[in-house]
Amino acid sequence: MPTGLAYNHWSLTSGYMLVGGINLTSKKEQRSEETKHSIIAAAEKLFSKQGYETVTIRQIAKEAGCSHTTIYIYFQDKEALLYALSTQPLELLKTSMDMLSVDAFLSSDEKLRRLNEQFIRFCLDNRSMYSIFFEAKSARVDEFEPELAINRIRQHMHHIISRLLGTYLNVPDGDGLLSCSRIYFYMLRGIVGTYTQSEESADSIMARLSPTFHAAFEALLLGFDKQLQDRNE
Amino acid sequence: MPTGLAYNHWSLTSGYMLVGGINLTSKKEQRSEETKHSIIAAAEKLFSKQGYETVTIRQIAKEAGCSHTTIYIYFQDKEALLYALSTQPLELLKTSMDMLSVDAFLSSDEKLRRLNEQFIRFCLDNRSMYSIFFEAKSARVDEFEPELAINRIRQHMHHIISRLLGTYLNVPDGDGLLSCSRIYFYMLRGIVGTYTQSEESADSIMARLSPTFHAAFEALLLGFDKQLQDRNE
Amino acid sequence: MPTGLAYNHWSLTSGYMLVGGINLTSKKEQRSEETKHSIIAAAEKLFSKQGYETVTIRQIAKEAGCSHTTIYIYFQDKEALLYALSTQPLELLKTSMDMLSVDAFLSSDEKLRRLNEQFIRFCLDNRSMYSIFFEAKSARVDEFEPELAINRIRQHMHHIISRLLGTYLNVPDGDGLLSCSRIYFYMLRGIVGTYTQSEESADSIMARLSPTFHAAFEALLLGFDKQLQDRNE
Amino acid sequence: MPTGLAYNHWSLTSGYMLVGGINLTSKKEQRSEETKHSIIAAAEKLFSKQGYETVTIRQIAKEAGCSHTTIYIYFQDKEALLYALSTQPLELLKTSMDMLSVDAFLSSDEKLRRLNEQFIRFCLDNRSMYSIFFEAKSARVDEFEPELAINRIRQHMHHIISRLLGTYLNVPDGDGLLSCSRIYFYMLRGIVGTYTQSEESADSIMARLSPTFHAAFEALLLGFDKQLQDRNE
DNA sequence: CATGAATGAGTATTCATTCAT
DNA sequence: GATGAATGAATACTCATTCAT
Repeated sequence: MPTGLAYNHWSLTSGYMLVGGINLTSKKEQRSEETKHSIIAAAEKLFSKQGYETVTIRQIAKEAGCSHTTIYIYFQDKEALLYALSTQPLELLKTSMDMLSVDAFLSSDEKLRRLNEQFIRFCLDNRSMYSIFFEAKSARVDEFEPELAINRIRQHMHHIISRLLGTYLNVPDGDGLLSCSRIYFYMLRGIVGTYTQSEESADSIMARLSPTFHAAFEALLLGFDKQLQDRNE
Repeated sequence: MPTGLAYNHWSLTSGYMLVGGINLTSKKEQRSEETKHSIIAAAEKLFSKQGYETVTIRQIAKEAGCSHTTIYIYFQDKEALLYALSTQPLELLKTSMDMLSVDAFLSSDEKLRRLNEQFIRFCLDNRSMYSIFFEAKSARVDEFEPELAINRIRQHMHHIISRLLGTYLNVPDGDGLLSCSRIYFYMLRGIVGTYTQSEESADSIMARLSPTFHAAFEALLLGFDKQLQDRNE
Repeated sequence: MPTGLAYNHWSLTSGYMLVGGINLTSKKEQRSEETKHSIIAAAEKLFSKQGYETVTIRQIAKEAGCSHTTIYIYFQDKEALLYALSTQPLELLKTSMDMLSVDAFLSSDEKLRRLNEQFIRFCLDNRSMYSIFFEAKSARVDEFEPELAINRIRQHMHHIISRLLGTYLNVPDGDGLLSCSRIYFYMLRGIVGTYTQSEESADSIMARLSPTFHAAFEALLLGFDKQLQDRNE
Repeated sequence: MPTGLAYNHWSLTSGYMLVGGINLTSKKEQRSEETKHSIIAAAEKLFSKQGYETVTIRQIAKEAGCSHTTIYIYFQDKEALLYALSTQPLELLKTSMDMLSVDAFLSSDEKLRRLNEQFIRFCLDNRSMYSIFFEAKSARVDEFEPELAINRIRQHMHHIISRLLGTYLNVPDGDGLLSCSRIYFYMLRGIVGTYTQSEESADSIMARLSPTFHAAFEALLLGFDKQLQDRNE
């Protein structure tokens, strides 16, 4: 079951360059795009592996096969690069989650199941996302506009999960539901955090462990159910 | 409420130096120990607050009230200090978990409950532990001796949890149990990861959220139970 | 009020391109000239405002409305631009001073008065000139041709002033006159140096302080006179 | 006629280290002082020659014969070095001028004469002072405390000169006097600016030109006198 | 044992300049 | 002629670490 997320954001952005099969971009522009792409790819890779702080601009440049100064042609500074990296994937994730959450043909537990998978895959595909999403690295995160992308989606996701859980468990908003969605988030974070740092490919991880992930959330849902029953008796 | 862990390991370690009331250490040695102690205490405090990377040797020295060069008398480098710092707490944690796991008067679910709490508190009290324990920071981790301490205890903990879960769920070793203990670990990691980076004090977090943490593991155990029942029917 | 200097040298230089009403320059050449002009204008503006060092090539390009690489088509490097900028104004200043000095209808003190004003205005209008004129910025000044323009005019100006002072004071060439013209130069430099770095506009400065400037030189001349009288008594 | 200023501020500061002929400083401290001194000397030399902005920390380090990082042991940053350089000499100058201005045995024109010479020598001995004193290089100058040293003394000097001129010319405070003291300052600045950038030694300059400097101010004073007489007639 | 002095390698960032088109 | 892409050298500043005492 594909998650349907276009994780490689370039496949999308490059789209406008092709009009009726005719490539309107000059060679220059194309090379420029390639360079930018390679910088993004390099940064993505390194941020994921080592974390934002410890990666140096020069490392990124080396990995991208360009001079470190070139990076500054495309991105104002290191932080801008981080946010350029994260904004689009996050928006895509959000869109995808929104679409999922309003799907009329799916039950709420099916929705949760897919949401889990989507989110896990997303984090494994964009491993630098983990620190951005969960660890809110830099000061800017709490001060400027880019933060919004992250915070907005984080809260949005909490909201969606909370709503789906409420529907599934058939409980109204309140402390009980808040607690459940918090726990649900712990699990997501625990899973993603565990594998985000491994060298294993996303595909391999999913192939090997998606039943475990599935079981994890199933257990949680069953557990929540049981807790509610016990409380009501 | 038995966290039972003596986090200040010096209170313990200094003990052996007194044998039958006779102080075997010279004054010099004592002062030396004090210096080492103050360095460790300072590093512990700062690493916990700011994280390993951002703390500087000079900061530690200042906090410890000695020259930065003195630190190199006792520890080969900054990383060695980190590991010196972590080894003992980890051993204490291990000991404590071991004692817990063999306690004849506790049920396995009570043991799990206490283990959760112990571990969470431990990580919140030693926040630099999180990255050491879960993220295996530096290359050294995979190369030198200190790694052992961490890996040993990590595996050991898996083992204990696995055993306790097996007893509690009444299932033999095997894939099912492995999956359950993995999931259990995800939850631990998710919780610890979430709060390890916050500014809130361990006490405050525990006061505010320990019921949630408790509910999380309870839900899991209930869920595991249900999954087993369903599978057997 | 005859400052009489055409600071915009392009109004003059473009003149020669029209011979007998026939435009000998092609459209291309014309556009090229325009670009060059806009670069010079931009550089002039920015150097005057911010000083040579802090202005960047890209700033100039932006101000000139062209690419930064274009600048290198017209000028070998940033310094060459500075000298290209300064040579012509300096020549104009020289010409203007020459014309003034040979004017048959003006008394020598009137000539000095106008010369002061011309020179002060010139420096305030071309503030980057100050450092070029008085401080002989770069090594190149002592190595290449452009220096000549500056040194030549500097000496020329000394010469003119010396001559005018000699006439005015009615003394022959010699140490006394040299000393007087040096002192005269100190005053010029002191005035120009004081205001060349201020943000105030040339017009505003002149409006506010030209009586002071006038008084300064008047005092000097009166003082020189008195000194000579005293010496002769 | 010695100006009485201890331009080498080290001769003063080192004073306290000798108590009754016994050198209380350890070798370490001594070497430290030497290093600091060499850094100051190097910075002084280079700032004077090239100006603050264009001198690099590494240049200073090279000139001082130490690593560039050593500079940061003694001075917080480049700017701190500039101010460390300037504060003491400025204070000494101020003290010296104050003492001069209250001297009961000197006439006001004699005071002015000595003040000129003192100030000129001071600027020639501390050539980086010129830009600090007259050009107020960095932003900090207008924002933070160090500025005070410079502004305070600048204004103080204006004040002293104004007062002495008022006494000498026998005119009350007012526009006339303001104009005169401004002009007086132009001359000071012109002289100092002219020779501050030359390679010639202060001694040589003074030997060669102090009569000219003297003549310059004498001419000004005579001129001011004459202007006042003319105005009163 | 302890320390102040000193340093080399490294950080993000900027800028004048060149190259390929 | 004109330009966007790319770069090497340089900038101030930091930090873990070593050396001499």
